[in-house]
Amino acid sequence: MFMGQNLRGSMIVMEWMTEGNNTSYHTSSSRCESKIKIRPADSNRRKDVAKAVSELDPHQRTISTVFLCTNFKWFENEPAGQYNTESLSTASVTIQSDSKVDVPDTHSTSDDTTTQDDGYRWRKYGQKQVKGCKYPRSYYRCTFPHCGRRKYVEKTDEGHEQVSYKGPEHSHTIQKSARFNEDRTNRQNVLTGQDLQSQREDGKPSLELNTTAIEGIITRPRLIIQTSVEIDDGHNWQPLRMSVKSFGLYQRDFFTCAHQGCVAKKIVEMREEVQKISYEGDHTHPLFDKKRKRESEVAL
DNA sequence: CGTGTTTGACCGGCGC
DNA sequence: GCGCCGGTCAAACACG
Repeated sequence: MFMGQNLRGSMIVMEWMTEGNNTSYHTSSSRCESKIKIRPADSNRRKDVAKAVSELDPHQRTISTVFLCTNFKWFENEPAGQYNTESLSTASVTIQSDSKVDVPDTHSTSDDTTTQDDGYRWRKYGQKQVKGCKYPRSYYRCTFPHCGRRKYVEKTDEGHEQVSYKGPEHSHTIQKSARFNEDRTNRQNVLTGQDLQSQREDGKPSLELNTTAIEGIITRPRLIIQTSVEIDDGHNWQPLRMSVKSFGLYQRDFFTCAHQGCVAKKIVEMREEVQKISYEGDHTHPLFDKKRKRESEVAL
């Protein structure tokens, strides 16, 4: 399972809000956006979740794992179950899809139905009808001074957006684009919503997403997940043998991405039955397919 | 007025 | 050399 700040890859995140007697479910992923209206709030939420899942786009219905977040603990394959409705009203369900995306290999790619805002600011400098493609290809360049990063966006015949990047890596951290900011505000970013913040202030911190402002430039958020289940984030992690240490009452394990040149890091803290996983840095390569023991076509 | 998009022209690489 | 094609440029335009 991977939960990036913009929910890329095959992740589907579903959240719900209770307004009066109505509960609305909102699913979002890099592949689709859909809203599902469900019955009054006093109904059985297990059925609601099951119904919502069944109403997902067929493409997304190849669900392998359902993660339920309630009171900010993650439970696997337990939609709504034994939890009272109050605790669920601010929770999120995260569904991991088995679906894979075929993406032509470029330096790095992703697949989208809506253009993913990756946090960088891009300026469109051209559009071209490419032979054999139904839709034109759009050309973007990073607006940061002297950054040579480029982005090419084109729609596949199926209507999915395909993004590829070219040129040197960004020579800077993420710029806080207006749209990025707007999206984050509107969607509350699922993982960084007001609910999470208020819960944190209630003294139940267990899922955090930090952003750090440096001279007006926003770095990528660090994702911290607290979970009682084993989570496969789709990457091949290599333990840092010398870094496994005990910090007081809990153990902290350090991992680096096994992919050569990738700087992504993972820190796992074990506290009793619950592990706290922190992710830092971005992967510069596709997901690691453990079944095939190689990297898959799906990029993050 | 600043910022971003559109779009036709232009350029360079490649195959024949 | 020529034509094709993908990528880039830049003037015109749109928008807040």
